[in-house]
Amino acid sequence: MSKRKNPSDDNNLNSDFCDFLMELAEYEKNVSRNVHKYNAYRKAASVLATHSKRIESGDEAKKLSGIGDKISKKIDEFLQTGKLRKLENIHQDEDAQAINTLTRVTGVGPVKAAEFVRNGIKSIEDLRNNIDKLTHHQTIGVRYFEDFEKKIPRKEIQDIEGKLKNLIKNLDPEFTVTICGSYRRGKRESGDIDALVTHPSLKINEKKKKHEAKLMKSLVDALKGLVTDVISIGDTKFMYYCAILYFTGSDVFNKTMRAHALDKGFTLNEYALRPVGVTGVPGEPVQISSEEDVFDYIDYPYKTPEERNM
DNA sequence: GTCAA
DNA sequence: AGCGATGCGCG
DNA sequence: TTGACCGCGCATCGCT
Repeated sequence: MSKRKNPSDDNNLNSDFCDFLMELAEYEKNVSRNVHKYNAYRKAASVLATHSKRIESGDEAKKLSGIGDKISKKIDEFLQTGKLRKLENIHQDEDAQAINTLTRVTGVGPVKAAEFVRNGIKSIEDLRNNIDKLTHHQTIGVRYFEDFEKKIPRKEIQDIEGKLKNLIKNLDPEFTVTICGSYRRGKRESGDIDALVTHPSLKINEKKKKHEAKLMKSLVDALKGLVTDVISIGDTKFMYYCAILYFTGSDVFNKTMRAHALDKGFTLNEYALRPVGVTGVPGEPVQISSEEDVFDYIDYPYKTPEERNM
């Protein structure tokens, strides 16, 4: 549920470049509705953030994968003038700014945001005055707008992890809980909490499921902003490791890994790793009994959760 | 916007 | 009621 | 120069 991104983190020598690239990314996604440019800008920001040397020129940046002619020139312009004309223009475009703002509400995407602005609804305040025009999802989005943009300290997640495990243990001691996401990757704070809940028995009766859902819901209400995904389907043993891999992320890591899987003739999702036949039709899932198994099958060097922060 | 076919 | 298309979100 | 750019679930909406 976290909409925030930050390749412009800690010891990043190129964070100023990353900042304007991320801003351009947001613009392309939210206003231009071009998700591919959005991803291109984010990839460029990511590669610059990882780069251990301060970039001194556009030409130098261009050597990095993901940076081409246009971004190279933008870097030159930024180095010379300290800003980008393109970005300055965007700042002055009030509708574009309004669309960007509305998009920060979960449940409001580029299309809905543009429609709101067209109808004169241009701020969070305006949204709150028009609750009747919102879906259930968007209503929650405005209600907790400020909360959702806050980061959650690791310590706080540890507390919640303890409470969650206690509650679920009382429900049925055979449940296991794993907090995935950036928490599992060792981050000091996270945008949300991803809890993967499994049960050793293949069958979970319906009543228990509902009871569990209720429990989760009350927990969410009580803690304001705890977001959970519950996976409980037949082949759990089998799916579990693909799920934990997926929920641990990061998103860039997942994309990279899935792309690599395709190279090696497999398709990977959160449920299974399957070979892809010459016809392009995925075959039967491969038996997986650990996270490492997935890496092995697609011939990808194993990375610990902490090494998946990409 | 970038890369590769 | 049932369907597919679209929008939005998750990692 | 042109096409691809992960993979999928859920809510919503319009059409039949």
